[in-house]
Amino acid sequence: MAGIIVRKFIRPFAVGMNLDNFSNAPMEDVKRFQGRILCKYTELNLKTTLTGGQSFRWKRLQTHTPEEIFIGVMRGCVWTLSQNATHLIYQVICNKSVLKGDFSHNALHWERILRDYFRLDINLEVCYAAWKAAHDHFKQTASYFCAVRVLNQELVENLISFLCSQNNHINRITNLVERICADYGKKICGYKCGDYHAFPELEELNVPELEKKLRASKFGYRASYISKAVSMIIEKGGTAWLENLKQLSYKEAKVELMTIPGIGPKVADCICLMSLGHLGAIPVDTHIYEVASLHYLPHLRKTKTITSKAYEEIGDVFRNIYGPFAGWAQTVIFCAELKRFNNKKAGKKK
DNA sequence: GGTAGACCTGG
DNA sequence: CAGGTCTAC
Repeated sequence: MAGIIVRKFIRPFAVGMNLDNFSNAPMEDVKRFQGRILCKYTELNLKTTLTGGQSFRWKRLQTHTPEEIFIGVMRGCVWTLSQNATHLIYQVICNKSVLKGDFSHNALHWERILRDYFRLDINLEVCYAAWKAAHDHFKQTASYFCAVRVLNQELVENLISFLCSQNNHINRITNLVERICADYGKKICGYKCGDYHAFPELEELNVPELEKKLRASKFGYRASYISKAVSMIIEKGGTAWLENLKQLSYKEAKVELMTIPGIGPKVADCICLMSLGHLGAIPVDTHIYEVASLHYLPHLRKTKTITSKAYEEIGDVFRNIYGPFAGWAQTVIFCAELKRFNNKKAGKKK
């Protein structure tokens, strides 16, 4: 029965979440639900999945217990998530004005959102077994990074977030995303000293002198990408145009995305993988390039930079080895490599 | 077609 | 230098 972790303290619901902590909004406009859905540790590693650099909106909640609770904003609501051996445990706080009146939901509704967000219809244990058999590198290193899932994220949020990601650390990306939400998104509720905001919709970002404002907020050269991207998407048809990308093939969607300023092959693949459901998309960044040149395509070792030819080659190799869910395998490999990388850095400091 | 350099900011 | 992209040779 390998993989099953026995915990001493199994709680039915997340602790540390006191409703009193949520204030700053008229009570009749804010509702809270809580519940749990069946989900084993082997199907979901909450920590790595939420804070491994896919989404920049989740934080570990500080509690007095060893239990890990994460808080974040997803689908316009504030969520707290934790897990035990058998269940994913949630609390959701929603705001009437943010959800635009669509406000009378039952547990089934919230469960459906969670299942969709974590794509729980995909059986990870089966995937891991196949990936281990497919390549020794996965078996030797990545397979120890258990149950990392690819989140199904909102399009606009994902697109803007990864425009911020270039040449940046996860920490600063998180700060920038937080900033854009606080400045342009609707407030959902307050929590202790901070407020939680939904990610702004496209129209909410369509303000005069957006670039100037973002530069003032320390977005650096990404400010012009974001502002140009927002205007261009609106010009092309806005949210409807974006949503329509879901109807296209992977290649077609990627080409369309890359017409937007600031979106190159890597960011386009992030969007394809995490928001368009193209689960074979392989975002090739510096870390994946490093892994690829070491374990998959040795001839890449002689060149330092990622050429577009090498980029294509790496994606194809991963898809050949890992199949239609290659993007998922890539994410596991990425998380393992990121950890290795950070450990190496920490070691150097001493 | 392929490769340097610039680009904002913060640690 | 950091989960890149764009521009100019």
